[in-house]
Amino acid sequence: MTARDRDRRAEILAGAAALFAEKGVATTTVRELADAAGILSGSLYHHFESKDHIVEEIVISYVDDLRRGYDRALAEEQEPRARLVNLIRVSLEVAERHHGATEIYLNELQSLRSLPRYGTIRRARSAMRKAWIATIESGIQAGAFRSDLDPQVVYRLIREAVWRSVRWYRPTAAYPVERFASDCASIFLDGLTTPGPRVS
Amino acid sequence: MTARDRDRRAEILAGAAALFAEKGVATTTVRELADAAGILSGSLYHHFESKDHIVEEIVISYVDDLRRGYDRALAEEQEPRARLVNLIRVSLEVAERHHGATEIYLNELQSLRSLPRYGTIRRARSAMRKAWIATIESGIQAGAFRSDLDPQVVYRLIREAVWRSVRWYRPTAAYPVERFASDCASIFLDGLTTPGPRVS
DNA sequence: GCCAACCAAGCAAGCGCTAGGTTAGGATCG
DNA sequence: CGATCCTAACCTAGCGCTTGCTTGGTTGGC
Repeated sequence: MTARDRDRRAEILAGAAALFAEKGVATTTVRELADAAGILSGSLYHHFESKDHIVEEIVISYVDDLRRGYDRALAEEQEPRARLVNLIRVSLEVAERHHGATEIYLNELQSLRSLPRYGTIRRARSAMRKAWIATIESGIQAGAFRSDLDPQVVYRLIREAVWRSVRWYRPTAAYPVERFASDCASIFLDGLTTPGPRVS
Repeated sequence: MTARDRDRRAEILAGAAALFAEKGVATTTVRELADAAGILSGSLYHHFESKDHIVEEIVISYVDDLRRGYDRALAEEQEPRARLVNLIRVSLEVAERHHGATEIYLNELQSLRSLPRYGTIRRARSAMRKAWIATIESGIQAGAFRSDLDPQVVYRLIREAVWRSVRWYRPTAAYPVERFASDCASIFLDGLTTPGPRVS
């Protein structure tokens, strides 16, 4: 595989990810993928086995990146609150690098089950879930987080709110990803209510 | 239109909503819709003009119901915190009544734009957005909610977290929708951090 | 006997994918 | 160093299938 070949593949994948994210995988045709790459549909099959293999490559590269980010985030931090902030920040950063893949993963996880290498996706998904749940549970045990809420419920609410932000949030100079991440973390950790004098 | 006819239509719509939610609109065929209703695909066209009209009817009945619920929720309550709780509760209750439609609306809002009566959907969507934003902004002005967060960001985070819960939450006797709604509200209003002595 | 509800059959368009031919550019060799 | 060959990259053309939808005919309850 030459450098030129790798570039071409990456180019096709980038265009495909954007199209899949915009119109959905099923409704995007191989002819549209080829158009985006400036070739004819048949020529796609010189680079990829099938349309499904293109989808697969996009999604797996995303979940692998995300899983590695979570591992690093948890390794360099022990304190529950800081860990949660890190998980949110990494989720947003990786979503930024894999913008199209994130939408595909969010919208069409169901249909990905039929892919040949779905096991890889499932394992990464499970590992990421564990990272969130472990962080929340250890926070509860350490007394930092409330114990009256189901960790599963908390995890799912945070995950959906954060990941789905790819639909409406894009980093800008005025509102960079670091500040958005800390805002998200602050809402979930401190709440929307005005901080005032409290007696426990 | 006889009562029997209305029943048959409702039956077809219910089956279609479930299928569309499960597999996506584009990947669900009219033959599958007909199978679910126990008839042949051609017979669908006695009840509906087209596949698109079926989708449209499902989604519009959902957003109309939701918009009416929001109007009622805001009319019977003035206090910002209670208003926010009401909006969350209504969203979950209507999502329960229109389970399939909620998923369609969440997953495929983009593709709904090509529908003939999309204007109706857009107007309802805009009215609902206003209900959320007005509630959050009035809470900030009344001093009940923090003023350091963008109301748009708060709105979108809450909306996504709450609406997407149709993917994983179903009401049970052990965890009814009222308690789930109050848990959601509590996370967003009070935060995950242990309530402790605070000095303003 | 009428008409709402359904069936039987199939059409045109679009789908993913394939087979075989063309081209350009680097490697090989006398 | 020019001729020859090879191969990656692409094109041309179209196959087999599924799709949403249509048409004309059938049926059974009022």
